[in-house]
Amino acid sequence: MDEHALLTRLESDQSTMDPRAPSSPSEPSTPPAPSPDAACDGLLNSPDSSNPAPSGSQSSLEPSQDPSALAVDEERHPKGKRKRTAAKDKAVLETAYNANPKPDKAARLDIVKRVSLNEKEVQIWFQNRRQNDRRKSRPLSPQEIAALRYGGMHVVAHLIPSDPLHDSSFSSDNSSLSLGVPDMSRPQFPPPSPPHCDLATSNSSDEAEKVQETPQEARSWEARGSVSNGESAAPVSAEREPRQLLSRSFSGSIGYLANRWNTASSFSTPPLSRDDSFRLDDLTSSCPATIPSGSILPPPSSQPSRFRLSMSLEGKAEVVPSIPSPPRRSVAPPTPETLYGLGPTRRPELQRSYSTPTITLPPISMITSSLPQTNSQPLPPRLTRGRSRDVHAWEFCCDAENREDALTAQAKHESRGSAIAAISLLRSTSATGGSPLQQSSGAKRTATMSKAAPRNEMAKRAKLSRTTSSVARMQTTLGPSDKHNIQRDFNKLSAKPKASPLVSLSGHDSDKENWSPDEDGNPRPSFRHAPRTNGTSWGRRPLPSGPSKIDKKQPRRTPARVLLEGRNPAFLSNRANTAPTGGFRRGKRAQSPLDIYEDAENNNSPASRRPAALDDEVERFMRGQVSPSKKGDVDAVAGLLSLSQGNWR
DNA sequence: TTACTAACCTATTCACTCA
DNA sequence: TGAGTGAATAGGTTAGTAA
Repeated sequence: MDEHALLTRLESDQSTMDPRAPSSPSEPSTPPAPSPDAACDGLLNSPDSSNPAPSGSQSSLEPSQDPSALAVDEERHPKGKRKRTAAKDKAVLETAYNANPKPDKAARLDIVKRVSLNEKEVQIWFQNRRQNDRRKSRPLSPQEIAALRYGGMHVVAHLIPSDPLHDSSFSSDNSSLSLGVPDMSRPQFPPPSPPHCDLATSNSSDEAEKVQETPQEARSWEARGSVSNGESAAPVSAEREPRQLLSRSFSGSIGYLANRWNTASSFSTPPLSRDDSFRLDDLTSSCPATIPSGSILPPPSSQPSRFRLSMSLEGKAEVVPSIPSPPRRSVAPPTPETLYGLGPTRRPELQRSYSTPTITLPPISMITSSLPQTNSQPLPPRLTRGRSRDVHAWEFCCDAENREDALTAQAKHESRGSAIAAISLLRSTSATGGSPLQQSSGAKRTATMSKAAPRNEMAKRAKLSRTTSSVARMQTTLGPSDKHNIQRDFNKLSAKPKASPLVSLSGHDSDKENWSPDEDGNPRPSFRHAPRTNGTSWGRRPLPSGPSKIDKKQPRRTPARVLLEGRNPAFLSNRANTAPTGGFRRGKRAQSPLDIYEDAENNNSPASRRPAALDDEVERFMRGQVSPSKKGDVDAVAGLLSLSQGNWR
C-alpha cells in the first residue's frame, strides 16, 4: 500500500514533467497541468496521504488538495497503477450518465472537456458504468421470480447446477417463473438459511425501492436480458450454493416483471387461480385496458401462503403445497376466462392438473390466448419485453423434456410452434445453405445468420425492412401477391431437403435478438400484423420509418438506436441494438393483447384466423417436413440460443 | 461483396480500497 | 488478508460506409 502510494506520488511528480498526452482531438481543451482530478488520483492511491479518503469511498478524492503539487499522469499504468476517477470527474460523469447512458461522440467530447479524462477513458467509464448498471438489474434468480410471482407465498426454489446450459434452462425456468426485479443483486439475497421464511412479511424497503427503480435502472435484462446479463447473480448463486433452498420475498408490484412474465409465458405460467399472485404492471402495459384491474394476475393476497413454487431439477416449475397445506380456496381450477373474463377458452377440454401434490403450471399461451384481441385482428405473441431476452422461452418451446410431463398432450400440441416461423426458418436456412445448428457458438450462429440475411436485400428495402421480413409480410396484409409469394416460398422450402427446424423468426433478421421467441415460448417473428402508427412494426424494437431519422451526428448509429436513445436511454443499456420493444409499448399498442401462435387446428387461435390456405400449407409443411425429425436439433439450438443470450452461468 | 470502422456488448483481469 | 469496486482489456457482434 505504502509502496503504491509512494509510486503514485512519484508518478504524479514525474507526470508534471510530462505533457499530458492528448488522447483525443478534443483534449486540448483540457489543461494538462492543473488537473486537480488527476492530481487527486495520486493521492487517492495513497492511503497514507495526509488526506485519507473517507471510508468507503474511492471518490474520496479531495479537489481541495493542491493541484500544483500533483500532476496529471494519464500515461501511467500500462500495467501498473490504475488511476481512479476523481470524485469531481465522477460526478460529472454520473450526471452525464444519468442524462444519457450512451453518449454519442459529440456528447463524449463534451464530457471530455469537463473532466480530466480523455475520450477513450470516458468511453470506458460509460461502458463500465453501463455494465455495472446491468449487473445490478440482472435477471432474477428463480427464487426471486417465484416469490414475485406468488406474492406473499412461501417460495422455495431449487437452484440448479452451474452448468451453463442447465443454468440457461434454469434461467429459463427462472424466466418462465417469472418476473424480474431490478437490482436484485447478490448482496441482497440473504443466505439460504430459512428455507421457508415467510416471504409475505419480509418485504424490505430496499426491495420496494428497487422495484420502483427508474426505467433506466429497470432495464432488463434483457433481458436485461436481458436476462442476458452477463453476470447473472442468480446463476452465480446457484454455483456457489447449488441446490440450496433459498427463500425470498418481494413486494407485489414489480415494474420489471414484464420480461419475466413474458418468458414465463412459455409453458409454465402458474394457474391464474392462485390466490398467491403478483402483479404484472409492466405486462399490463402491453395488454388491453380491458383486462380487469389492470393486472393479468390477481392481486397479491395478504393471506398466508399456501403454496410454494418449487422448481424441479428438470427445470419444471411446480406449485407444491406448503407444509402444512391449508385447504385451497378454489376447488376447481379456474380457467383464465373465469378468472378474468378474458374470453372463450381455447381448449376447454384440456385442463391442467391442479392436484395438490404437484401442480404443473400451464403454458402462458393458455392464459394469453384468452386475452382479448384488438380490432379483431389476430396478433402474434407479443409481450412487453422481448427479443433475445427470453431465449428461455425457446428452451421450453423446443425442449421436449420440458413438455413431457402432465401437460404432455397439450404441450405437444403447442410444441408444434409457429408454422410461420418454421417456414421462415427454412427460408433462412435455405439461404445459408446449412443448418444453423452447425454453428458451434452463439457468435457463429449470429454471424452466419447475419450472412444468411443478405444485407443488401435488407438495405434495398426501406429502413423498416427488418420488421417486414418474409414472415412479417405473411403476417401483415396478405394480399394476393403475398399469398402467391408465400406459396412460392413454401414450395421452395419444401424442396429443400436440408431444412432446419431452427426458426429464423424474421427471415432475414440476423442478430440473435431477432431470434427471441416470444415470452410465451412461441417464436416471435419480427413482424406485426399491422404496422404501428409510426410506421414501425411490432416484431422488434421500434424503428424509425426511414433514414431521415438517422442522427446526423452519428451516421453510424442506427435510427432505431437513435430513436431509442431519444426515448429512453435506459432501455438501451442492456444492449444498444437489443433494446426491448416492450418497454416502449405503452401507447396505443400497449393495449394490444397477447397473441399466441397456435396451430391452425386450433380454431380459436390467432393462427386459425389466418388465411385458411396459408394455414393449410403451413400445417402440411410443419407436419411433414420439419418438426418431427429435427427435434434434437431444436434442443441443441435452444441451448445455443440460451448461451447466446449470455446465460453462461 | 468485402473490408473497414465505430459502437456496443460480455467476460475477465487486476489494481486499489477497506473492513 | 479477503472481498468488493472500478479501470482497463480482450474478444465478439452489429451496423454503416466506402471501395
